[in-house]
Amino acid sequence: MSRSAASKRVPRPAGRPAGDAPDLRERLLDAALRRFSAHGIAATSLRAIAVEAGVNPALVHYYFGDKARLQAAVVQERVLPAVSDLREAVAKAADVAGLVAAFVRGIGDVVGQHPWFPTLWVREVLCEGGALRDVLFDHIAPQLPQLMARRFADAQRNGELNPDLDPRLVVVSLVGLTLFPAASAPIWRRLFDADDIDAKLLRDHAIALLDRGLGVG
Amino acid sequence: MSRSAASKRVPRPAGRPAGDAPDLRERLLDAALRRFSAHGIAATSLRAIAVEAGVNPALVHYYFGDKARLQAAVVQERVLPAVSDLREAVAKAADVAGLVAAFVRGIGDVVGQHPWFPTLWVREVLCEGGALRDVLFDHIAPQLPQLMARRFADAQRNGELNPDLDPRLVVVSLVGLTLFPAASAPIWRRLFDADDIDAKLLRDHAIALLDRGLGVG
Amino acid sequence: MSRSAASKRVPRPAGRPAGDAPDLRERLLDAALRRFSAHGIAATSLRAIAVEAGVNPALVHYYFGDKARLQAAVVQERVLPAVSDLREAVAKAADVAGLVAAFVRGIGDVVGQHPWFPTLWVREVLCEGGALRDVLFDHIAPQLPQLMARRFADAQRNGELNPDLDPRLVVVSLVGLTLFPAASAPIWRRLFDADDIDAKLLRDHAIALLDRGLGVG
Amino acid sequence: MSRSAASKRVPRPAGRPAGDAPDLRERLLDAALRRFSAHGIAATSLRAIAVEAGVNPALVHYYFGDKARLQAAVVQERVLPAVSDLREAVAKAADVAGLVAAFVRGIGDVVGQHPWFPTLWVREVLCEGGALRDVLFDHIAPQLPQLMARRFADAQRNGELNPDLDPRLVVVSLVGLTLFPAASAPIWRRLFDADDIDAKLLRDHAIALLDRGLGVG
DNA sequence: TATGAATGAGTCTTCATTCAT
DNA sequence: CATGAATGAAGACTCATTCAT
Repeated sequence: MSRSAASKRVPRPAGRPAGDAPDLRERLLDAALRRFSAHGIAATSLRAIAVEAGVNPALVHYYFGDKARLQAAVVQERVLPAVSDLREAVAKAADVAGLVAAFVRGIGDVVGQHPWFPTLWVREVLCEGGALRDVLFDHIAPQLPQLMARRFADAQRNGELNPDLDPRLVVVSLVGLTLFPAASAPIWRRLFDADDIDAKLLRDHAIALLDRGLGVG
Repeated sequence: MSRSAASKRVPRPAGRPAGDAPDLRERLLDAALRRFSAHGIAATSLRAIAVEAGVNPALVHYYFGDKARLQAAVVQERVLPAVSDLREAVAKAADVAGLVAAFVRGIGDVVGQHPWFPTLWVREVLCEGGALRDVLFDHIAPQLPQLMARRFADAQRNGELNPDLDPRLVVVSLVGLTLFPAASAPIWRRLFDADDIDAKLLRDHAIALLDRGLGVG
Repeated sequence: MSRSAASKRVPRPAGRPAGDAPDLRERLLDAALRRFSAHGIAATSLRAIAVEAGVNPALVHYYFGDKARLQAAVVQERVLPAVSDLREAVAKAADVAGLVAAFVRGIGDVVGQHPWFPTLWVREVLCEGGALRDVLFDHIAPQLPQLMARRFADAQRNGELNPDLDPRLVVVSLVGLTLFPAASAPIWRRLFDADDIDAKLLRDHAIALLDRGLGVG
Repeated sequence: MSRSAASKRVPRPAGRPAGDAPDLRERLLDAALRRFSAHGIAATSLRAIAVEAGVNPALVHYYFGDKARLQAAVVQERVLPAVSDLREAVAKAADVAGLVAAFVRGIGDVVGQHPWFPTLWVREVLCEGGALRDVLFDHIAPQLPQLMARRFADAQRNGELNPDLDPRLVVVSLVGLTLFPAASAPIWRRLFDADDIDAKLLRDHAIALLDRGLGVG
């Protein structure tokens, strides 16, 4: 699939003064994210991104040089910043309920601001064989999921968490009740004729289920 | 020049005596499923499937005629049968707890028997832009997810289900706590160094979380 | 997997200054015509055209996008212009003898300027199953052959044409005595060792035969 | 196009008793001729012939071994016999008028019995690059066309033929007024809405035109 | 005698990538 | 900065051909 990512100059039109019209590079990243999210990274050709952005296919090369480097740019400049907001929100949380609430709201915020995020993350990071799998291990791992798992483990020792649960799986469950529903929203919206379910309802549902489900009762 | 659009024969080496070595068609379907699951349908070339099965790429055409028809065969002969087991298990359930247990166990069984299932389903059916999205609407929809949603709605009216939850989202949550964890298992196993978490533990965790989370308590 | 059926751009290197080397697009059309004429359209692969033009097979796609569109370009930019010269010559003719002479000379001129024309026309337009059959009906029909048939019919009513002849078949006969001999020239030249028969002799023969043959005597 | 015609056994199901149902070999030749005539030899795959005959593609190989040898069989067993009838008819003719009449009628008979003949002959023998071009030189040449040309030359010396004509081109003209109209009949029938023109009318037209056209007047 | 299975080569087409301008 | 031109590699698919049965 991916060609050899030989070293090469990556022209950076850096000199733009702030306040300029959104530059081409940004538009290309936006276009790439829309296609990556809607069709999957593997199924997205550079040509398709160029068409989406309304530019010449060679331009994508000119800016990013390579599909691999375009992906890297997308990750660095779009995906990781989106995750970092979430991380900050979660880091502040004190107890289990706060952590859950922070995560659920945090995901809600990320999804609200970056509609491409949930599908991209679920398909390309969390599913086996995803193109961005390494992002999780290389950039996110210890700071977010493992931090959360430790928090839940601590809480469980303190009797704040249902002892029948596995703290690590609680993290997985959180994702399965927030990011996964967001990623599959177009499907279940159509399936259940559920256009009435908005972000708030989704959030409340997750919190309601989790608050009881995790609690020591 | 003129391509005769004659109807394609789908050679079915039907006459094989039972007990024979697994026939080539089956091996091709297996190979296709492995690649589809591990790399995504869009990223899987017929060549890759052929190599995986140890045969000539033209043979895939000989058996299935077409990438679209190969996909259709995979769906008809592998994916739908896997789902139908689940449907039967769920149909028998009486109350909410029974339904939840049946679904969780059913998913567990499917995953146990068909390791390719969760990743394939999450990526290609549930995520937007998946290649098998239509399978859900064309073959599964009313019988499984909508049946379950109705059951939960009934249960909620009878006071058996937390009134803060949305019955439709409960279905989504069930998937998010069973199929999604299974699909992302390789990731979180590596992330949390969690090779100790086996199918049973996973199931118990899901049931523990759901039993409390859904209950009117 | 998903083929974006985006409209194909047809790169037209229009900005070339006049007097430049014949541009590549023209060279490709020339190469296509040579192969189409010499081997038949159905037997001509894009690869063969590319080789004939001394370029990469993918370039043919770059310029024409498609075998069908290459064919269409050949028709629009080469075949129809060739026919239109003939049409103009014929339109000016006054009486039967003039019409015959104009047609015979017209065909002679077309063949002289476009050596590929007769074989291509006979094989791909006039023979059943030819690849360009529709060209006749879509672009030529009423203006040339049917016009001529009407002229002959009128002449016959005026006693200028042998009443034993069918005006429509006279048109066919004209083609059979001009274009067909030109298309089969390589064969009968070799067969009869007839390199001495040049365009002029051919024309005079046809006119001699027709002038008497059509005349009312 | 044509592969190497390496030597190979050609199984001949020779033992069939006369009076049997038309044997498979004959049906295959028929099917081949229909496709060859309707779509051109180059555009006809063995698969298409097999489909046309309602048999397995491998069977065509079994009987003829090779596309080249299938072609050879078609020529030997179908095309040459058709021409030989014509040759005999022509050989008997005495004077110019008799020769012309015999040829015109002979072609008419051949076309009547073998509808595939004219298109096949015009496209594959007479047009440059035709697949059967060599047949003319290898099997027909001296006995039919050159014989006719000699006869016309003799006649011209005797004052029986318009001295402005070329005897060799008279042969070409004969073909252009008989076989060519027959080969292009589907086209001009549709073009001129000429379903009323039958074989007899066609023949009479050709003879009328030729008798006057060739005459010394 | 006949055929299903299997394959290598070839065709059309798309894609990522390079280069000159 | 940006793009049109050009190409090699790969993908889907077809075809002639072989072989075991």
